[in-house]
Amino acid sequence: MTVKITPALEDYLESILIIQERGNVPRVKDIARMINVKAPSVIEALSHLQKKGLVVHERYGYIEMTSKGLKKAKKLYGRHLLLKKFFQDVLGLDKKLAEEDACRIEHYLSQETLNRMLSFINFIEDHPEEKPDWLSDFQSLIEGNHKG
Amino acid sequence: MTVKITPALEDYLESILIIQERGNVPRVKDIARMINVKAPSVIEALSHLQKKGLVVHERYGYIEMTSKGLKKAKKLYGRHLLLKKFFQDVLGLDKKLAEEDACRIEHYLSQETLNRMLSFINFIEDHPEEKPDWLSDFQSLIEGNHKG
DNA sequence: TTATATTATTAGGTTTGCCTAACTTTTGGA
DNA sequence: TCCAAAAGTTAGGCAAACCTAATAATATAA
Repeated sequence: MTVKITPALEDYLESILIIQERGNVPRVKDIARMINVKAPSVIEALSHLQKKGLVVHERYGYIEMTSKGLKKAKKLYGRHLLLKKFFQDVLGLDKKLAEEDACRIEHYLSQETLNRMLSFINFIEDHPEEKPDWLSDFQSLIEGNHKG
Repeated sequence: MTVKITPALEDYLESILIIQERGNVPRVKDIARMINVKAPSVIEALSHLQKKGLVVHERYGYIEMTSKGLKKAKKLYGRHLLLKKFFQDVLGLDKKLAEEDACRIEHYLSQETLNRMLSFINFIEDHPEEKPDWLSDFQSLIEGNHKG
């Protein structure tokens, strides 16, 4: 059984992974800036994540994910990337908006729906001969409609 | 400028519209059942909605939306229906799951993304000659993958 | 090394959104 | 009509998630 956490805590956990993947050591202030909150909120969140066994954080010391935390963070970040890709490649959203909307809904979609989106993306990529006819028709259509 | 309300309050407002559209008079207990909360939460929410000028509710009396409230409720419900349709017609989700996921994310998507989804749906409906090639290919593909 | 700037933490407070328990009002059947 | 059941309301409490102000620890630079 994987641990359940709130959408807000998901954001904190994910941000730690992202900072690490950029090759940096996660600091309270970096997490705060990334999530757009103040430092005390980070401290509080870390203590909750620690209670759930996803993170280890010692006073004035390093912030580390447990293996359980890392696994969960990767799963969350995977969802995020999938949604972003769907928004970009299927709906033709620009990078920034795709990122923003992915952020906002990643906590709420069922696994099944995410699977469908993945299938959709895969389908497009696996059937390049079919793609141009419709997806590019669609995307050039929306270029005109949606201000460009 | 339209009034901003929280996701939770959006649910309450929307539920009032839905109950009315079904031809019923909205009652506290009906709203409570629809949103899966207890009656006191409804009372509290109604007083917030009233403060925002979206609803009128007199003690032990009728629950009515103002014209502003009705307008907002319709907009929210429109989003809900759009998302549900997208999930069903594009991703091929079953009705129940489409409904559930629409519920969960309807508060968080940007207008732009919703517009794209609408365009996508319209595109499908306006180009029936192109549709079979890809959307039905996709949908029969996922029939196999996703348990059917 | 010591003073200062930066970073981290604690304490305490706010808002939102939910709850239960107790109470009030309304409704509907005997 | 009257009283019990149903519906609605109030009071008070709790958790999540944020904040500011004050304090503590650490890092840096003179």
